Amino acid sequence: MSVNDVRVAIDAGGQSTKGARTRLRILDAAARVLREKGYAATRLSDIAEVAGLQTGSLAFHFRSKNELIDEVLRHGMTAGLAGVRRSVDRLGPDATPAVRIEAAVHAHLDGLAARNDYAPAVLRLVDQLPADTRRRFRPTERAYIGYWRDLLTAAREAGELPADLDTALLTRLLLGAMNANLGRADAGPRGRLSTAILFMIGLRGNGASQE
Amino acid sequence: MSVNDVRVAIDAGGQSTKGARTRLRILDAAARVLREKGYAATRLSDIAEVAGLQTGSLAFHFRSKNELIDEVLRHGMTAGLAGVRRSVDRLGPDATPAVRIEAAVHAHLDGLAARNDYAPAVLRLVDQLPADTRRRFRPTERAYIGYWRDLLTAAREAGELPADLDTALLTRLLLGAMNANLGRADAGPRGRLSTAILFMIGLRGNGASQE
DNA sequence: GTCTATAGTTGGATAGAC
DNA sequence: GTCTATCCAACTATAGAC
Repeated sequence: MSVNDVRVAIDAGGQSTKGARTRLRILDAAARVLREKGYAATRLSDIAEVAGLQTGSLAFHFRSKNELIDEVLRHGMTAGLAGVRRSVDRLGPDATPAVRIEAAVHAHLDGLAARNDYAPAVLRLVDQLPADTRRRFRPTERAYIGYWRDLLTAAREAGELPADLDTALLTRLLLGAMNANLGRADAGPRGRLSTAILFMIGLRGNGASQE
Repeated sequence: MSVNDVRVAIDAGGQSTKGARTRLRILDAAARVLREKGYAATRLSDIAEVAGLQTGSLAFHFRSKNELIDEVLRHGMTAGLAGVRRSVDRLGPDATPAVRIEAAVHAHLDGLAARNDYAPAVLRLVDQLPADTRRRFRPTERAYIGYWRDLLTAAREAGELPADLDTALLTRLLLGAMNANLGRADAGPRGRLSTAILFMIGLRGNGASQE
């Protein structure tokens, strides 16, 4: 259920050679350090230490620091969208748009929870990336945003949200509100946070505490 | 009205010696570069270039890179709170809490507008700062958040927001939603964005477009 | 595959002329 | 006050032993 669970599926091949396992250990270490320190403040030596290797040894698995960070980003974004999509799909085809959104909100907040590293790392890194890296990941970012906008649009078309709603705008506000809880997704009862979020976007049919 | 207007008031003394003016030019240049590139990617040489000086000359005005950045942060945060507070105070003592919040939202979004540099720079930098710098600015950050929470609490006590509202939580979500518009505060009609924001926090008495 | 050791860069700090 | 020139620390990348 956690974002990290898809890790193996993403790793090319999925063999468990020693090299492949070390590679994953390095990626996990990188995600953790990047999440804690941010892009520039992360030294290869920090990552190596967490992974239990010497700094120079990283080069055997990743050509450069940027290549390693790229991999963390790619992994985090792909896993994030996959996690949300999985939660929504699990509901089956008969679920109403509002229920789908609720599931998506839960999944997104879960991805931001303290125990995960990849999604928080991605979120922290986006605004710190060199321009070219940032550009390379724009499409993936847009795909994520687009998925949410489609959820909202479907709700609007089902009459669960106002007909004149600007779904692009509300998507941005919604993601902004959710991401403001980075590192706190576990603080306080889960239900309260997601209830507040759903309330904010106008879905207050489920007994929202504010109405 | 813009955040930058308080600059002179903040500069110690307010004299207009040549040195003081150059100092301000450097600060403005720093805010602009920091806003565009972020913390670590900003080189002193970039700032110097924008300010029209040689890199070495910066040292005469600021002891170190960190001191310069500190000043930009201090300036940005102080001016940001001052701008919001001013907009609210201008309403006079008879304004209802809801109207005050509306004014605050306008002021906050205005601070994030494309033409300003300090507030966007601050916003981009907070998550990139070295731990000690970050710690030093926590109190100022809390003061800003606290001001907003007080606004929401007053509205709750006036019966304009639900009595069981968690104002701390909603403050976080509100700021998150607003800040997600960094660099876009001018995109589209101002009214639409702030209307959506006010709607989200449950203030929809003013003819919000979604109701 | 992983280690140690080193080469190469980058960029902030500093000194001293003008 | 501002410039040029230099120093120095930090960190990535690379080479070669084991």
